[in-house]
Amino acid sequence: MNAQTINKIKDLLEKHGIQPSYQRIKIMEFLYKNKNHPTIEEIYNNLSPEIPTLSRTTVYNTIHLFNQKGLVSVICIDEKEMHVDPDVKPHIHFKCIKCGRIYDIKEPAEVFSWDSIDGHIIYEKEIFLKGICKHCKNESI
Amino acid sequence: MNAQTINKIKDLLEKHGIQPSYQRIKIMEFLYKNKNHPTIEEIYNNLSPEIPTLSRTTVYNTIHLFNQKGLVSVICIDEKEMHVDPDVKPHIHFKCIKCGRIYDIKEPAEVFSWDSIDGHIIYEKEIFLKGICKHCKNESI
DNA sequence: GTATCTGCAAAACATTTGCAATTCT
DNA sequence: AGAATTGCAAATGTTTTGCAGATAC
Repeated sequence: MNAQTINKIKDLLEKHGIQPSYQRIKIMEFLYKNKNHPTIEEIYNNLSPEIPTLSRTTVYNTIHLFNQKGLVSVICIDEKEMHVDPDVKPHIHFKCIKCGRIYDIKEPAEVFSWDSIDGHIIYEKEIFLKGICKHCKNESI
Repeated sequence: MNAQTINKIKDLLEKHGIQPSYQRIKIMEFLYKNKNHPTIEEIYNNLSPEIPTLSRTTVYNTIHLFNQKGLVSVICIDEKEMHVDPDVKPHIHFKCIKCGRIYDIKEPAEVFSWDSIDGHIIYEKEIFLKGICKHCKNESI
């Protein structure tokens, strides 16, 4: 991994008022390299070999901080585990019920343009689709 | 509660291949009287006085069975607890981040008419909105 | 009389919390 | 030195599982 990437991430964090600690930089770097909506466990398992002292607590802390500062969004698409998405622009998520993969869908949805409905003020919008993805469809028996 | 209601629920359960046990009838009755997306805990707490032997396990078992048979849908709108919705027709949910209430939104969404996207087959569609509801908005300081 | 349903107790599991040790500036 | 960050260990809270007793057909 090159120094230029690290510096870009450092700048990004500082611009959002986040102290760029080693752990935070590595976690953000991992998110940008793995846009497959990893879970906390996946982030932890992947970075553990390189950062042997890393704890799950730090991953949780860091993701909460990133989420709070608007750097990532946390998606709770059923199941029990939360997934981390470095793309904070509103978009549709499709989850395959066979392989578990989560896909980003670029298709626009009018819901994303609403800022209120029935008198309620809208701050967050999520569209979750579930089914069989194009890969699993073709692998069927 | 009248015998007519019980019979309607019995018929409904039997029509879906579900043995109409006392617990199942009471849980379904509760769901039809309380359309506010109750949690397992709320169902359990409300029925416990009337059915002292009721266990959380039975509520879980029953809701999973109902869900499997298409009688209710289970919604996981962030947080940790699941909510039960006796309305299985696709519709938008709005959750107030202040009071926690979940509202059904009647507004149509084009997403609900899709049955595939980007080559993926869609079986389930969920739209979750979050913000401040019209009641909390007016109660603000 | 056999299959199904119920419910207790324990397990599983993701996430949070308290706090002490470490690391930055 | 002082403030922020890290990470261990324990707690929390929801859901699941194993199994024995009760109930229904």
